[in-house]
Amino acid sequence: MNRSEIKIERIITYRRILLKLYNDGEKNIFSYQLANKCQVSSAQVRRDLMDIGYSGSPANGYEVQCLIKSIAEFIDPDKKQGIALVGLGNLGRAIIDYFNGQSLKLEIVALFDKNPNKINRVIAGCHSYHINDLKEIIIKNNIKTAVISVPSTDAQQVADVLVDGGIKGILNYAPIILNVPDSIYVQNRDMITTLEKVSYFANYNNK
Amino acid sequence: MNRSEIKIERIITYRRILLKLYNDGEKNIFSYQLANKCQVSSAQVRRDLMDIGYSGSPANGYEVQCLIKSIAEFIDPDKKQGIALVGLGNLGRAIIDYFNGQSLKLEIVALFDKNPNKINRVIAGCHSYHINDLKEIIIKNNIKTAVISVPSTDAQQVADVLVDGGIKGILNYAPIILNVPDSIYVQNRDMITTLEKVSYFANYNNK
DNA sequence: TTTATGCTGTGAAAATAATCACAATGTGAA
DNA sequence: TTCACATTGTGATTATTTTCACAGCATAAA
Repeated sequence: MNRSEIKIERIITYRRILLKLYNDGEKNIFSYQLANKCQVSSAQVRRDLMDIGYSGSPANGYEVQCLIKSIAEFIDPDKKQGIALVGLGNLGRAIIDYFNGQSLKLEIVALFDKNPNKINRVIAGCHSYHINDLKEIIIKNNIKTAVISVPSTDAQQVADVLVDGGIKGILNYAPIILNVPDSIYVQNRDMITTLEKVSYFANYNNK
Repeated sequence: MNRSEIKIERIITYRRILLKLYNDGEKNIFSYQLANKCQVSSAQVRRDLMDIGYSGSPANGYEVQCLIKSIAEFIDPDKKQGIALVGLGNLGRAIIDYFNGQSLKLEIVALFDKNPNKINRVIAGCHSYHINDLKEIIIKNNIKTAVISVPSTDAQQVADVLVDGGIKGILNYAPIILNVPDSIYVQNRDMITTLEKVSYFANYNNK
């Protein structure tokens, strides 16, 4: 079974769309309909769903509720998992607001900053700590995933502590490439690179 | 010449690293060194640089300054280009702060929101307008790239206006798939999907 | 000079990802 | 029942991306 990044990301997207359909009361959906909503080909949808081991019927397509369940079995962790977020600037606050409450099994549960004015507070139901307590708290809470939303000058140092505390996955918004062991999964989401890329294609696609 | 998204993104990343090296006074770099810093293979670096038409020397590798210039010729627009940002919540402010001043040819120059308290202000040197003026202003300023950082309920409507105003590239942070013409380049950067993916690989890579 | 060294540039091969295309299926109309 | 139809599941194919591997080259040391 193939679990490439790109496929996993598509499957997660299918679920988001399916949850919306489910809330709208949709019971069934065909591959080409889901494909349209996700902007991929219908063959791609069928192939991806085949890979997660879910089967539809030629007459009725896929059952929305069952499919959501199959995707959850394929993607979700067994238990609820806490996520740590480091850096309580505008970006950090935005991420908490966007994310919490949106995922069934995942929740940002611990916040960190180095600014004394930002610690020992509760933001969107989450407690904030000084970054010196990072290692202790992520170990105590068995946190395996973290978000870095600190300035790039501090990002490597934060990553080092996260790795030391046993983190296995990092979502990095700082515009640097983190130096971490190969066993750690890092997703970079540097806004500068992204916006330069969008601008490039905005221009290039029109010669 | 191949201009796939993934290659363009790598090339933009090379430049970021090279600019840092240049500021540190580095004159030359070998493919394997740049590869290390970007976490790709050295063959990949050589192939990418071949594709943009830059040549190094076997003895001295690549000249940092020249390479930066070659990448700029390959990637950058001829003239400076303004970018519009729609949605002045925490995320929008974070993007302005992260981005402006970091790119030579690109700058966020116009901000939009629907909240009257947020319009007619200057944030990090940028003026903010009511979203009703969006079309007029992006046409007047020949803006081709936009960032959507509004709640998902408003995102499609914003996209429609952007498209109507002649935008060619959209960086979308709202967790929905925008419905826009094929000719518009859209980059989705939904934080929910991203964090679910990071969590998945954090767990999966460790069985 | 000559030689040894360690790169680059790149054709060829391998690996990965997406699409094609169609047999099999199940439904509803006749 | 039977038939026409639209869709699934998937082997085969095609396209794309990455890596391999090495000839050719520039330099420095002998």
